[in-house]
Amino acid sequence: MSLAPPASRTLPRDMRRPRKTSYHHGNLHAALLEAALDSVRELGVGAISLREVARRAGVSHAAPAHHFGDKAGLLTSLAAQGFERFGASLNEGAARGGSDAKQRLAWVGWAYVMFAAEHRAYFEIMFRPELLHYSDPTLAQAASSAYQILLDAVRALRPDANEEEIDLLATRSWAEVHGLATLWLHGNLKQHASRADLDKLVRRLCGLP
Amino acid sequence: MSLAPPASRTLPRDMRRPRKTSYHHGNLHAALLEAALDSVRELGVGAISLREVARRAGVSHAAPAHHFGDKAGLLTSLAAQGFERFGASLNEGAARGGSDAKQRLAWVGWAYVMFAAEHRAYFEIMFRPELLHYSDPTLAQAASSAYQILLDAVRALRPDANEEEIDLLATRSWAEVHGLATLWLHGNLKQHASRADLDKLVRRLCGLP
DNA sequence: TGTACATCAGTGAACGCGCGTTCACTGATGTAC
DNA sequence: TGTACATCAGTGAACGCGCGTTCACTGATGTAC
Repeated sequence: MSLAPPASRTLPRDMRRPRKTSYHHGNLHAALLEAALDSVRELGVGAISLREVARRAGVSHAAPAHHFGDKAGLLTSLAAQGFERFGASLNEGAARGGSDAKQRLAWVGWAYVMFAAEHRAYFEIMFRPELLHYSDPTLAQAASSAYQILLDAVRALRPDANEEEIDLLATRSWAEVHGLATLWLHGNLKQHASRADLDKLVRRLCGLP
Repeated sequence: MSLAPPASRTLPRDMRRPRKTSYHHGNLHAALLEAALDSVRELGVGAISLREVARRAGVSHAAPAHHFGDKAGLLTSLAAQGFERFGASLNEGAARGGSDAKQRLAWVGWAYVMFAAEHRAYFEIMFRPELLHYSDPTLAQAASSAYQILLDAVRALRPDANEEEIDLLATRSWAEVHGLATLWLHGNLKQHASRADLDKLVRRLCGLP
């Protein structure tokens, strides 16, 4: 009776590692971020660890620290990437509202909630400052420009309002969509459990078709 | 040369242990919950551990498991206690609004946010189902009766509305106050950083004096 | 009033685990000559 | 075209740590007789 060789030996190196070379990965930075995102999605943000991320990326457990300094560094990079994509989603939302200021703000709000639902792993990390190097400039910049989109939409709606009124209205809008997002993510909106239900709910609350 | 006896021997037993008896604590259940609350307040919910709680309560590290079964059991008890106090706060809020339905809802919302600010350790645990035995009947009951307070306030405001309209309005109110609470707790409302600022902000948003 | 006993709250030693971080190293790559 | 070398991405062994859980135990308490 003949034993087959171990499975890993039957695979050419190229198929076990994403890149041609066995030692230098070539794109490990991005691969680690993706692995971390998968990890948060599947295991939750509480269970994330550098070693788990390394395992997923098929790389030694010390590699993530080599790239990101420490655990918070990895999560900070991930959160920054999340805020960038979040900003892009909010912009798409605003564009969807066309030139009507009210519609623009409503679609930005809708995009806010739907981003949280569709990219919950990003969203869960983005608003957990205790896990991040929160004053990291890239992160701060990405977070702030996402917020600017909401602020601009409010300003366009009330062109004559002073800064305090703008701040108040923006905070109310932000709180409402952020609350919806977190309540839904935590499973607290039992009447609107599916993503389609959430979509309908948000449209109705924002006065959208 | 004479050595002083070890410091712990100079203390009467009564001073090292909260209760008269050295073996049976007498009220360890409550003491562990209090220790857990302190622990969350000081170290954050991510750093909580049974051993840390035991340390604070001055008790062996196996005692918490003896009382609560496991870590989630301890947190579940704590969250249930939190929801009960939360419900009491919301009721006080409602009472503050007197017989005017609009005022009542507004004060309930205000109480919601202020509870989160004043009892952040409870609040942080109450809405983290992944840490809890979420279907524990005591917890479920406490959470649901707190929500009823909000729901009743909304119903009183719109006595002729159907269930769907009530649900929509309650969800909006809930999302707004919940969003305010979590954004403030995470340090995202930079313009309203102090608790007094938050108080003023919430009053203005809820249309309160 | 005293004795025997059941109960069960709390102990403490032991277990195995996964973690973050450090550090001397390996080996692929690109560049200078 | 070939050789020497600097760079630095990624390795893997080792460290010390705190954790949750288990389990045989101890000893205080209340009750039955």
